[in-house]
Amino acid sequence: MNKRKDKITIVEVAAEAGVSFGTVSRVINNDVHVKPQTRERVLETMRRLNFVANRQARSLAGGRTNTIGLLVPDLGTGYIGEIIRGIDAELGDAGYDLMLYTTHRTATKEAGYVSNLVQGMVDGLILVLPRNPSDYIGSMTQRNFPFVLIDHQGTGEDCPAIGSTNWQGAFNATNYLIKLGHKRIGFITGWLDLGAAVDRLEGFKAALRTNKIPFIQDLVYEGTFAQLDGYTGASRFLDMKKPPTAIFASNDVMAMAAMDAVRERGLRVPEDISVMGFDDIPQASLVRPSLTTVRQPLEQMGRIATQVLFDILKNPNLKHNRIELPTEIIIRNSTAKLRKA
Amino acid sequence: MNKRKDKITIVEVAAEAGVSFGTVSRVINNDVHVKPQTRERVLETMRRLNFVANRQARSLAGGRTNTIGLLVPDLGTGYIGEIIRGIDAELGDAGYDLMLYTTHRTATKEAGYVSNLVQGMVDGLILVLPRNPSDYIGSMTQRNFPFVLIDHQGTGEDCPAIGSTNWQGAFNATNYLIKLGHKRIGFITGWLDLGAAVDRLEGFKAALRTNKIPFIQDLVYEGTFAQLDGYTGASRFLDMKKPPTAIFASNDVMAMAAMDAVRERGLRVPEDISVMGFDDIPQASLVRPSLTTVRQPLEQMGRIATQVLFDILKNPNLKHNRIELPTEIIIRNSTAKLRKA
DNA sequence: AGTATTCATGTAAACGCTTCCAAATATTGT
DNA sequence: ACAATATTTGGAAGCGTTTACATGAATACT
Repeated sequence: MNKRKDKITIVEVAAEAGVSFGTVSRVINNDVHVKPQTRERVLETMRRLNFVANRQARSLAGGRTNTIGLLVPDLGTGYIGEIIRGIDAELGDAGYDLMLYTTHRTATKEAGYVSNLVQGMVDGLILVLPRNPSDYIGSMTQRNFPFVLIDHQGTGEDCPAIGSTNWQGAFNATNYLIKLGHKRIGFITGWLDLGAAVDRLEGFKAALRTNKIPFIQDLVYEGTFAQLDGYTGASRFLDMKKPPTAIFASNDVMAMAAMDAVRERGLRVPEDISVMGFDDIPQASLVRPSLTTVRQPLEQMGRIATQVLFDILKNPNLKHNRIELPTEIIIRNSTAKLRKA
Repeated sequence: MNKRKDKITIVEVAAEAGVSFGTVSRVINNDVHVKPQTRERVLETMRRLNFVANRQARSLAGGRTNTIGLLVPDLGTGYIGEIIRGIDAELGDAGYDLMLYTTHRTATKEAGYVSNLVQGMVDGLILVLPRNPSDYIGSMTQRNFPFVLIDHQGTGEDCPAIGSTNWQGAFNATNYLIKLGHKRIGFITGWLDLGAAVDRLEGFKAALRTNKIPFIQDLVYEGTFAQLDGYTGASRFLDMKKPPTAIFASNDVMAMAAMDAVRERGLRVPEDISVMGFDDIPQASLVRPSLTTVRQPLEQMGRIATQVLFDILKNPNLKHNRIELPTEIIIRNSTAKLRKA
């Protein structure tokens, strides 16, 4: 189609440098057995000729694609953006490329389709918050296809995954709110099909228990991590005869929406109601009041997931399990000491 | 490395189906010259064997990669997310894959590096809001490499680009605010190196002119499309002796931050100050008050950019210029009639 | 029926690289 | 100086496709 005749191949480089194309290939692949002097000459020639190795050919011959696939549900919230930043950085260092697949796109197809399709296209796959993880995991494990999960709490199966200490983070956050004097805390959950969401809820409950505060079912609103849930959940709480004095949402997006709901009722954050989130997406520090939240090291999660995937690629037999990165409470201005009514 | 010996190739399929591998290739490529009966048999065999054509080999042999590259500055705001949704949809239909490059990743390298690198990896490139467009454009035009720009107002060079009617959108929006009675309108610009940002500013000015409202330089805050600018800009306005009664931000992200700034001062949106944005990202309808904004058809822009790129791929000689999609005012709850003080 | 014409299929030669093996060259020890 | 060894290089054989060309079968025409 638009085939460039003037494309430069290793053969051209070899001719120019006065060596065989085999030697050029060795230089490209950093093979040890090349005389430094020869290597330099070849490198110089490559530079001069503006040579770029053809990825497809390398893949075809070498059996590797130097590309990894990333499967994400969507890109709307900045949450994924941070993770990608981490993956991207790691990938860049290793000379890998990133192929992006959105879950939506393959929603109609069965999960096996993805790993099937992806097989040969990418060397491995990173899945962020897959909606039906066990389907994927089964299919990929069976195929022995390298993959890593991000932010998914395995539902029993033992597979490489990167997450954070969701339980502990929620526990600490709740504790923090309680220390501020809050006893009635509204909790907005994430999508409870995901382990991470369940863990946050459990951490919340545990902190109540530890502090001998009774758990009230009505103060839990079941959300899905979507912005709207934050608004709806908070509204529900605020409409109660005895509304909570603090709202803890399972992610920042919902927390921000919760703040909106609070303000819409003429109440102030944090003076009247404290609001806390989870994730620490970039926006968290930019909204006003800035959001107190539980920081997940999203970028680092991306980095580590990539490193683990590389490990697996290098040694497919090594077993990797779940890695948990520590969460951390970031105190900003959306939470305050309970004011005596 | 992890080479699968059991990989199924067209040769296996051919043997199974009792045809030559050439025929299988023809079936894959929907070549007309295959007896329907044979085609069906081959397809059946492919299905049964779970065959997936090797992308690398196809690319190497065919000179195409069936992959397009997308170059984006970041993924934080949902703005890009919408565009990707459109691209993704179109790509899926055509059986193409998406390779994602972030500007940041190659920030250190010169722009030429990108097109160089990308050459051979992808058949074409879609650039969203490139920061130094002319570098790219020069390099790619020279290489005759297929590309499309999204949301970039050419700085003179004639190249395929998809944008929206920024001027008109800003003009209409400003007009709308004026019709509501606002005479002092604060305007927060985008990154003025981008044509889109300039156009929005110009549309704003033109509307003032049309309505015989004097333009006041102090009521323009120069931002960069970043959330923080919305906050800072709005704060600047609100600290004026005679603050504006409406704030028009050049994108939604800044508009939302502006609303935060307004509320932080104990003022209400829209009762005290009307706030208007630009883009209509998904969050715009979810914040409270929901944001009145100028809708850019982001997803459609992604779709059309992809289609144009396909066009160019099919016919490299055809000249494509800038396409402008209409913007549309979406009236929600962040704007209201000016209340007489 | 015999030949021209179309349609269906098989085959070989790329595509640009990696990798293995063998050959050439350099290095070391005696 | 010579063999033994280590280092460097050259070249062939793929990798799994596409595509141009050749062949064979079927159909249409005279």
